[in-house]
This record gives sequence, C-alpha cells and structure tokens, in this order.
Amino acid sequence: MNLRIATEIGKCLSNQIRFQILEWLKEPEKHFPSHETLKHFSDGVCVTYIQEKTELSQSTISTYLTNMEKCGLLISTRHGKWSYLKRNEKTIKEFTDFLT
Amino acid sequence: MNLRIATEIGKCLSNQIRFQILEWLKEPEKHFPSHETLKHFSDGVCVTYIQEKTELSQSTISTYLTNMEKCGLLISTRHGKWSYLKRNEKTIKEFTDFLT
DNA sequence: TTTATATATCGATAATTACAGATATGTTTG
DNA sequence: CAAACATATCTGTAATTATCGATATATAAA
Repeated sequence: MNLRIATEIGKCLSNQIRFQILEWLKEPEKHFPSHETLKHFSDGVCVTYIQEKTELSQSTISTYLTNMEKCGLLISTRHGKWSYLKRNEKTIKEFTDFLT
Repeated sequence: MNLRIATEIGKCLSNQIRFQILEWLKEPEKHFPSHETLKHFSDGVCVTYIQEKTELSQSTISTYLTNMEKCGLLISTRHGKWSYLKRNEKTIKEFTDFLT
C-alpha cells in the first residue's frame, strides 16, 4: 500500500453508494438473492443484482465496480456472461493498516 | 460510525495532500519543527507548519483541516493564537472497524 | 488601543467527478 | 450465425469539489 493507491481507495469511499456496496458485500447472502445458475456466493454477486439494488444506471454501476476493482477493493470473476464481485479483504486490510 | 460519516471521512481521504497530512501526523516530531512556544507535540502541529510543508494556500489548508476535524479525523486545540491539530485515533479506529 | 500574527470564512472560477444514454464487446442459446 | 443477454466503454452535460485571493475574526504584543 502506498499514498497514491490509498488515495484512489479514498475516492471510491467518498461516495455513499460505493461505500454501501462494500458493506453489502460483507454478507452477500443477507442482501442479495442467490444467483440463478451459480447457487453460492463464493465469488460474490453479479453486476445486475448490485445495479438493481442501487437503482442507478447500468453504466454508472459498471464504472463504479470497475474502479473499485482497479484500486483493489473488489475482486472480479467471470463466469460465462456474468461478472461476480466480492470484497478483496487483503487490500482492505492493507488500506486500514496504512491508515492506522 | 455510520455510512454517512464514513463517506465524509472517505471524502477527506480522496485527496493525496489530505491523506498525506494524516500520515505525517502519525509522527509529528519526525516531519515538523517543534513549536516556538509550545515545545512538545501533545496537541499536534499548528496550521502554519502544515501549510508551509504542503505549499498550498493558507485558506485551502485551513478548509482541509476544518473539514477533517468536522468528520472526526483530527482533533483541534487552541493555544492562544495557534490551532494545533492531531489525529483522532478513536474515530480512525471506528472507521477502519466499520470498513472491515 | 493600535499593530501584527494566526486562523477562519466568503465568493468566484477552474478542475474534477457524477451520471445517463448510446453504443460496443463478449457470451450463450436457439 | 442470428438473437438475446450481461457487462463495458464512450461521450456529453450536470453537479460537486478544488483552490485561491480577499476579507473577517481572534488573540497577542507593542
């Protein structure tokens, strides 16, 4: 972790919806339906479910999630036509360690 | 800690200079001269020293520090004509706990 | 009590970010 | 391979934030 990356993470955390997504993903099964094909949450939640819950446009959410992945807050996994997102606890820990 | 406050903190951490100030204040004696009247760092560092180090305008730094205090990242203490700033470790911990 | 010093706030413009619709890409299915 | 679906990217405008100079306030010193 360094100042530049930490600041990029700060940018992601400067928006209530993005922060909220990160909170939801702590307990995906509590906040999202289980996926029609993939039954478990091992790789997180697909973009559509996150988009529906936030009620923002598809393009906006896609951009949010892409940026959150770029700075290491999220891990993205493709399964067929779906992208699944989950928290990257390693980076989150590095970030909080850097801050404290 | 709640989502609203955490996002306000995120906004403070979305700027490299502000994040840097928080890092410097981990070890004030390492990054700032000791103050001419107050010899210790018990209450942190005065606005002027922070401003000089960042090379931003006085008004900009004053606004930064005010906002960082408002969301609980910093503690401000007046001694005569000087305001001293130090990290608010309690809020910082609450923030990192909220995130993880 | 005037002057100097430290910090805070105001008001304006520049820069950045938010957000959506349109369109492109990648994947599955008929 | 065409159609449908999920996601990504592009482009433009709206909204927010950055930043400064000017000015106000608060305290200290002369």
